[in-house]
Amino acid sequence: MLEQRIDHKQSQRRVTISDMSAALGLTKSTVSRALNNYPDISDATRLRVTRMAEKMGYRPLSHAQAIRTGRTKSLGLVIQLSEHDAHRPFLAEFLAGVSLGASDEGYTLTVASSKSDADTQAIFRGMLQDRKADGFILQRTLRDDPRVRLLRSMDVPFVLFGRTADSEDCAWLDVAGEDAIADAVDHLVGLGHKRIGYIGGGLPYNYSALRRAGFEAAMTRQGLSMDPDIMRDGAMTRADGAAASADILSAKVPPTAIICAVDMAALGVYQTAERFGLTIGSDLSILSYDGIPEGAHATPPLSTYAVDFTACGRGLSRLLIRRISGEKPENLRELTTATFLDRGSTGVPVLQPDAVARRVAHQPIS
Amino acid sequence: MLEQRIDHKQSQRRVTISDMSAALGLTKSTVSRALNNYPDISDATRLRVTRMAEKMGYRPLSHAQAIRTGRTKSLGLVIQLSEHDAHRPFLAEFLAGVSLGASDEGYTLTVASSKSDADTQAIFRGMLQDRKADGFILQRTLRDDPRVRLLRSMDVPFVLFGRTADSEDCAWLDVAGEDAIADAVDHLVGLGHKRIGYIGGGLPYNYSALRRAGFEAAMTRQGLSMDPDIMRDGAMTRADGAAASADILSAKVPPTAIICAVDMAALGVYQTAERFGLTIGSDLSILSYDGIPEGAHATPPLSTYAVDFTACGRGLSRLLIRRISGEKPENLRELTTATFLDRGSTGVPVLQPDAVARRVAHQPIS
DNA sequence: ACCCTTGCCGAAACCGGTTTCGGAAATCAC
DNA sequence: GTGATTTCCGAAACCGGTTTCGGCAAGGGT
Repeated sequence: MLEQRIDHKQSQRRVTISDMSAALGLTKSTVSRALNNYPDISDATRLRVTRMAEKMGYRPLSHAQAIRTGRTKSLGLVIQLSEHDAHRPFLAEFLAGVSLGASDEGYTLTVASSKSDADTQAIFRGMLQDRKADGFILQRTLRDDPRVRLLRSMDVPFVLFGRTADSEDCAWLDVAGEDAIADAVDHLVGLGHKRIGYIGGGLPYNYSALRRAGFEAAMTRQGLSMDPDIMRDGAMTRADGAAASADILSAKVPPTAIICAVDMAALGVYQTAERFGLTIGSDLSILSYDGIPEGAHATPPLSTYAVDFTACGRGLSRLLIRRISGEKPENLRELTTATFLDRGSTGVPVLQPDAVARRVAHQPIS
Repeated sequence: MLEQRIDHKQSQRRVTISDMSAALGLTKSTVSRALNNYPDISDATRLRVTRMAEKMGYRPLSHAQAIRTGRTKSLGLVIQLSEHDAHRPFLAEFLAGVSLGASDEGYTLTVASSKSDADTQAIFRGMLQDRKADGFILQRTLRDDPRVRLLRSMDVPFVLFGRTADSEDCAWLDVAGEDAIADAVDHLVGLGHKRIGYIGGGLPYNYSALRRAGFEAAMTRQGLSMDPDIMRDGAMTRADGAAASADILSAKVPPTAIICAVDMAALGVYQTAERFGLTIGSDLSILSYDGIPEGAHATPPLSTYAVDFTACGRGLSRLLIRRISGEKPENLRELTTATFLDRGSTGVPVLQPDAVARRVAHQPIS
């Protein structure tokens, strides 16, 4: 009667290691060591134990393990509230990927959010002390990232989404944004563009440097000159992109195409282009990077190099788990590529730079 | 030497309950009961213990507590991958709110994601068995929600973001969307609109019914007739909104204003309006609900009733924690309101319905 | 035949807490 | 002043695992 009520309430009692040892006629300690691959357990016994575990559906309670081992089977993710607009649109997919990758391996994902850098450090410390996470995933790494310094000094496993300046002993997963941007240059040159502007991302972010480097490398390779007048950095939001492009298009010799390091900035360019009466895809070509859904619904749809953030998240979880398991960081690196979505914001140049300049000059500055 | 290395590595050893009992000259059990407000501890001792805990910075290790009490001090959030576009934009803010609310009370947030309904149920079960969560936050509740049924039957604490058809013994937090939509009607009537269309959200979602009810109530109150020809339901994405509005605007007597239950759908109406050559804010007024950032950057900016999702998330965490602590669900309900953002997609009607109809008729169906 | 390994498992301590139980001292009733 | 309650704390078991240690039996060497 009572048992039934209890049984009803917590649905199903967990199988404990004692249940296992009773069923097998072994001691708890033997069962535990068998499952943890201790060398002093015979293969026969180990097999018997794993079989029984399978049969009885035994899974060690991670909390119980945690108090002895210090490891919890959970990954930590700290999202910074101040994160720029540019990173927000794909948080959902990224998060989905991370959590799927974690649960695939029997890990869970613990999420915290912080308001500032100092806050982030405190959260790391707190989560570690409380053993809420065995390691961390760091997104959007900076060139010189304080988080990396902290975790490294505490000897805590972590994995970076995005390389950093000094990735020496770090595990990371990244997308070759530099290659994508270089490809963008080639694509535009193929269409006949010779004067190409560039709007880069926030300089603290490491990817900004990489993408810009990709741009410069491709431009030189193509034998095209680069003019600081039509290159800007630090554009993360729509407003940034609008401002930067207004600047660039007002140059003495404006570009016929602009490459943006970040989709969000590219959408800002749309605003400016409209203001200047420039038709995107003909008067002005735009090529960008990220693949946010919004870009598909702009007019014309934004051509961009899209990143599969779900896949990235999944990969990061896997890498981190392997790192936690003790693998060397050197073996835990993955460089993926973005896929080009040719959606319609580029075309052969119908205007020469001087014609663009005249258009711009005739528009109200508003 | 060795100690130093250890100290260096795990930064700082935790203060355990044994440290406390040693420092106080009491037994572990007394310390524990003092902190857990057992009645058989004298006030004097309790005070001494709490003071010392403060001084030494003692916090019980939740994993250790978990294996005895079954409670972990963590909240569960399962995000469904299939979730519509309409819900994605504010996941970031919502998540931030939830995690902040959790950590404010010393709880952590465990996030999992699922691909299907069945998946979700399995995840609930798994997380409960593994004691990974003491309770759950359910977002975007359906009118008849299987998650509610499951958790209720398992007697697990949970809190709803959005009321559901049968919220009897549920704790919930919601935004009075029906009031907002009703206010939208009043606002448009105040501008002189008499023929107002409505594009509702996905019918399974409970809020869709509420918002529609708000629309209908306000329309009747204003003495305006409702015409099924200019009312649609189930629009969650931009595409849905575009299709629904094309339908509505092609009616015999099209509306001069449209109210959308969801911002995303409203952005679809923008596409249709452009296609039909209707200027938003004069030829056609649009009023919507949600407050996604994208709306602010549409042309013209979308007027909408914005929800503070961070605040909602925070509130939900708080409610859930109180629920876990044993409070009755009846006392755990909060109804907040959306705030009107008058951004520019409405205006006095410059066209009569028949004029709108003529415009529409002259446009290519493309 | 003897000693020394080696392989393999059980016993017991331990991790950091919670909870039950029992009993000593203090308070109360009369 | 005695017995019956309370009040309050310590002792010990317990939760579900991990890990150290020790020892028995089988195998190897000579």
